[in-house]
Amino acid sequence: MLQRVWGYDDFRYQQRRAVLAALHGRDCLAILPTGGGKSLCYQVPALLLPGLTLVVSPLIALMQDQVAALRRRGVAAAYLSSTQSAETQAQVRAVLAAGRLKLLYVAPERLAQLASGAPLGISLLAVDEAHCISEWGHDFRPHYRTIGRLLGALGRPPIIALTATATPETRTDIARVLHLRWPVTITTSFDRPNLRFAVRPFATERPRLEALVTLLRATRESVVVYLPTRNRTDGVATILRRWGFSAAPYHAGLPGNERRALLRRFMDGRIRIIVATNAFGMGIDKPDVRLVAHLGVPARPESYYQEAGRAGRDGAPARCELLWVPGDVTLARTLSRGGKGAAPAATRGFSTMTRYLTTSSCRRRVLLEYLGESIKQCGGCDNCRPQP
DNA sequence: CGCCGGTCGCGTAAGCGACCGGCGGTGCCTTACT
Repeated sequence: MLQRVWGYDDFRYQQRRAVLAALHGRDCLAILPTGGGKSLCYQVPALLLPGLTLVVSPLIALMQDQVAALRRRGVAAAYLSSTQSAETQAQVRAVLAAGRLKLLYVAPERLAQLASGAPLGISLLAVDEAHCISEWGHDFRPHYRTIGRLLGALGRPPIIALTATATPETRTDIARVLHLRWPVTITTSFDRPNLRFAVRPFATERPRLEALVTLLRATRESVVVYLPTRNRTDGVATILRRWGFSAAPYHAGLPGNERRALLRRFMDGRIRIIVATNAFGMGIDKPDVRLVAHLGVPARPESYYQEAGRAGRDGAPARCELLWVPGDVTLARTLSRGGKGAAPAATRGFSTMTRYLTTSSCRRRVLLEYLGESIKQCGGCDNCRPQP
């Protein structure tokens, strides 16, 4: 199967364990790095099992990419989303009802609707990007926390939950919300030895921007600059362009077609520097990002690690720089407390984040210990090995 | 923290500054109106 459909000779990492768990009807929680072949863990069983594999995915863009890739390989896959015309949705439902689909991708918001219809003969439920249950489920996308209640109506198939980043608390939370039963748990190291972590404090905005410009001049390849608000992405992108850099702002306030065009131009190198809010990220896998610079403090270490981790996907050395001013910390505290129903781990997250800023010991260790991993040796950070 | 938008007062027409309160960042899904 693997050879015929995907052209691979063997599984990588712990994919094999995840595939076997699904085939044996076991629940599974798989924590695999980006690029570690997460999707194969449910796509291979989907083709071997009878019936349908239902995939819960957070973004329509991800569903489209996955479905397109599967169809190129001749797999009967489809997605349902609000971007489709009524006709297209009806077509998908017809193929689904006829039992001719192997994989169906949907957003969690659509699950209740599917669960209330005719039985679908689901033999596997895959929850992709399962950290969304903890990170988005509390206030932003509450349907993520209702998946467990719908399992009965979906026929309680075996479940596989997949993510690249999850603290021990998040893993427990995922297992609880999805009602996982004695799940096969697969964990791999989060450590990315080719990433060099550094933090630089500034008293005011002006020297911080000058430091950013110095960093950008020292880099020839692609760069992501993260900022906490949409407004500031516009401002910083404008300033950088005035300095002669190829830079563009990216945030969720831009029209969808413009965002897609920006992404294409960043991916093929026509834009070198993307200046973004946290809207930029999930599903983007550009191998040659050499620098991820934060001008501001993310509310939680896992957000920071996800964002910074978009550097150096190709395995070559890359830098993660956090440039902060005192005001960032107060803002991060305010935002991490959140309004009603904020994520429970917010306090530990914020305090670890401030420790990351101010520690004089290994920064990599601070991040990885928060994620539940102890490391023997630092692959490089500004405290363990000074910057050249 | 720092920005933005709404309201108030001024003082008689239209618009400006001062002040206050709320929010900042992620995306699915509706469904009734233009």
